[in-house]
Amino acid sequence: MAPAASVTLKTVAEACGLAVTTVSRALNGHDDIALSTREKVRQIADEIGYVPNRQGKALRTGQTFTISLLVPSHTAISGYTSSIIFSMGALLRDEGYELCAMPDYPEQNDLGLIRSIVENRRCDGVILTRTTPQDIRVRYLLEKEIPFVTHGRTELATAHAFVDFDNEGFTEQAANRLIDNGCDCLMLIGPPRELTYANHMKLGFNRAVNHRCVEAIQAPEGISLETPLTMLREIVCRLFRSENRPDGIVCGSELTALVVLAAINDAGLTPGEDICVIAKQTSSVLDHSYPPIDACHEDIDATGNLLAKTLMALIRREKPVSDLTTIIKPEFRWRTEKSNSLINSQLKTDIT
Amino acid sequence: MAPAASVTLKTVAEACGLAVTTVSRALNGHDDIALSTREKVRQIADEIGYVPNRQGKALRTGQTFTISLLVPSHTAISGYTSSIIFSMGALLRDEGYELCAMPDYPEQNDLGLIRSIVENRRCDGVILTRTTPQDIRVRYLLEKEIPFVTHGRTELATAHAFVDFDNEGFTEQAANRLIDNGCDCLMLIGPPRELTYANHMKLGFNRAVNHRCVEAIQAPEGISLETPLTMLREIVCRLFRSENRPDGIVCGSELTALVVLAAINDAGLTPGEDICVIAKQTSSVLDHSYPPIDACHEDIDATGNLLAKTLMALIRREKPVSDLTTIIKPEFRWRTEKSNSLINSQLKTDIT
DNA sequence: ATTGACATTTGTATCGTTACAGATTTTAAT
DNA sequence: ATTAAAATCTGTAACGATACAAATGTCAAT
Repeated sequence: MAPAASVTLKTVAEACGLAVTTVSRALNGHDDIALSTREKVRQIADEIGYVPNRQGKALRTGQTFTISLLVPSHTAISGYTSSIIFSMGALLRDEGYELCAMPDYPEQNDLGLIRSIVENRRCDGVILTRTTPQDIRVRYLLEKEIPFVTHGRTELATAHAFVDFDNEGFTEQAANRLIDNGCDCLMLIGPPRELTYANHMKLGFNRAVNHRCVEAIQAPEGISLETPLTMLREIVCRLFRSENRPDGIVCGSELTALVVLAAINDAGLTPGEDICVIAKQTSSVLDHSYPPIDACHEDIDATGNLLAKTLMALIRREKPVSDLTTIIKPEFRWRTEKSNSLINSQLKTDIT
Repeated sequence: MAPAASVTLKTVAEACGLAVTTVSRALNGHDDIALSTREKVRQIADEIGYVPNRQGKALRTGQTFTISLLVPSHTAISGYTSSIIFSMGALLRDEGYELCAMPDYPEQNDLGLIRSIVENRRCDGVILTRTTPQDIRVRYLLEKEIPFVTHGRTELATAHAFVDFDNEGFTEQAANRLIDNGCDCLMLIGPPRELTYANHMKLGFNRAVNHRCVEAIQAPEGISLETPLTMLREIVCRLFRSENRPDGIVCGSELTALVVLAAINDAGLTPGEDICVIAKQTSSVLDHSYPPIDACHEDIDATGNLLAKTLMALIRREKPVSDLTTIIKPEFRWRTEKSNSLINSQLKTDIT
């Protein structure tokens, strides 16, 4: 039963009494091989357990049928990474591609991993996340003409395929909601400045604040969605104990929101009364926060699917790049009671 | 500046005026090439931007310098996946290997991905998680003599390298703690039955319950660490509202614990008073739960490092397999007040 | 000058696959 | 029967790298 050390095309060719080329073409379904031959070869190949060798194939054709996902080291703890791996992976598999997620450590050398991936011809396409306005990885891939899609936008002159969330809409609506609920001093906790969507979040937030003429407080120095949670909690708690504290907070992530709730309690205040919180969530964890808070859901599974579809369309040149950009509209889930009028009915089920 | 379409050994050889073989051996540092030649070749290769082609190398040598991590689709939401990717990836990179995480969908065909990885010679070693007692993936890898390490044990006769957490010790100590705090009817929420550590958790839990002569309740049908959170919350809440409810719960994961807290509130009870919860945590999220609960920390970063080190030792045949097994002792963090005597001083800092 | 020992360098074959051009067989039309 | 066209099959070279054996060059000792 155990297959021999190595079953190659040659082995199959001998078993069939045909030339290696014939077997290759038969297995690849070329129609200059008689149908009967194709069937016979297929059957014998299966019998003796032939599996094509990817290295050999890739060396000759240049195609690897592999897609690389660069996983930046900042997204730990949250379920973002696994969600995106699974949603993309499933779709890609159906298309005959394998997904390969590789850890990227940008602190060492910004182009390090991406160069190695491209130069080693490891894959036929790349997915990037955590884009910056002048992302050098994007520039590199554009220059090398490697098919790629980003989760998030850049501000580069050359167009490229992307899927993004409407973070500007999220912060604007979130801030408006807080103001509707009576808050008049808001604070935004967004991602590190260098990321493109930091600016999107700021724009939406500021628009609401300016239109409605309420106060806004700058988040303390060094505070972002990627601040270590314990540090975040301490610094935010200190702010909450001070004179000049916000009474409404827009959080760009669910973990931040959970920690802000903890900090409100630490400061001896009541969440939802003294300070209201509204957050963006990307998993179902926040559905179970105590107390419940309003949130806006970014569906990472849907995003992953779309990233994969977009990349496939790009690789197959089905559409021009200009048609391969998507901005996903926010969907809110109101869980607090003050404004019952706005209940969103389209709740998604758990991600498990 | 832009490197030509493809810089191969041949290109470098022509630029140096040497044979391809010489260049190959020079770049690989063989000492039958004159030192001066080696230096010159190295310099010229760098100048014209030569990068060895992995496909060609792998085809000839059989070595890929890639390690595959199978990511089972059940661990979504939690930060487990990203933590293990980063901790392993960093160490492997220092050893000259690249980590490639691939999504596995066991519901389709249990051997599907692993077979494809092995047959395509994608990697030099494999890391598996979520082991079962008779894990067919482990059996397959043993049969094929592929180097691999598992996170979690099996019950197979043939020894293999693994890193595991002492889940038995965790549940026993956790149950004892609850009993010390006055609980007399305990419940365990563990992983799905089929996983090896489900039994470990049960053993430790039962030992404490039996030794201390308290009652124990079976978790409701279909409830495990992998139950969708909303469903978990509803079912557990129903139990908490019933006559025969537990007053102490041992949770195998932090997300479960957060949802159990929510369910306790839903049932109109007070966490820490009516029902005590103690959990295993693998990230810092639970540090910020409300109310704070006792927990036991499984350090996934350390685990990932150890998995990587173990695999390297295996690949390099530095040690016999029997020396490549580790069971990590649990470390508790007491956050509730009832038993202040047991304060663990060795707290780890945030994973970010 | 000759020899042998040693240090360097090189040509050829090969890993498993497919592209390409050519060879063979079959079929249909005269 | 003859021929051209179509259908089918095959040999050789190549993708980029390394293993191996053989070839060349260098040097000291005779």
